[in-house]
Amino acid sequence: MPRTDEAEAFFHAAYTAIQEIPYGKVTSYGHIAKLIGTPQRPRQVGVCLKHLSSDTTHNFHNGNVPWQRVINSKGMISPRGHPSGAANQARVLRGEGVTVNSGSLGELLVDFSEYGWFPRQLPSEEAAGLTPHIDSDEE
DNA sequence: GCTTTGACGGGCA
DNA sequence: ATGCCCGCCAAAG
Repeated sequence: MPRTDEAEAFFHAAYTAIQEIPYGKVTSYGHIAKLIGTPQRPRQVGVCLKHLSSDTTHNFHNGNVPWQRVINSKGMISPRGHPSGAANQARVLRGEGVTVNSGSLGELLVDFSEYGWFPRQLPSEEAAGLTPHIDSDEE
């Protein structure tokens, strides 16, 4: 878990954003970063997912956060050192009906035009009114 | 505690 | 179109 309070807030925001990704859809680390207001830290989003554990006592865990729906901007499942991880992610995505194409080197690609989920903002943010809307004199 | 790594991304050569 | 480089910053070594 994060050490600093700031990091913890980031983790929380990232996990929450990822939970908004609909079943059978995918988005990129970069987009999640943008959604939570830190467009310059897509890597940190990856760090958050890396830290997801199977410990269901924790507020966020891999059964709670659809980690598999987050891929890189090229539309491919990021290889993390050990290939089995990406292979597993591909398997889970296929289980959601997502077509994952195999590249020459075994890279797993997803077609954003088909499965991409890139809303301007999170539905939860709109609902929470976190996004300021024009309500009287300002524009 | 300091250095290197890394589930990224965009820009430039 | 491919590939290298740099920025970011928490974790791991």
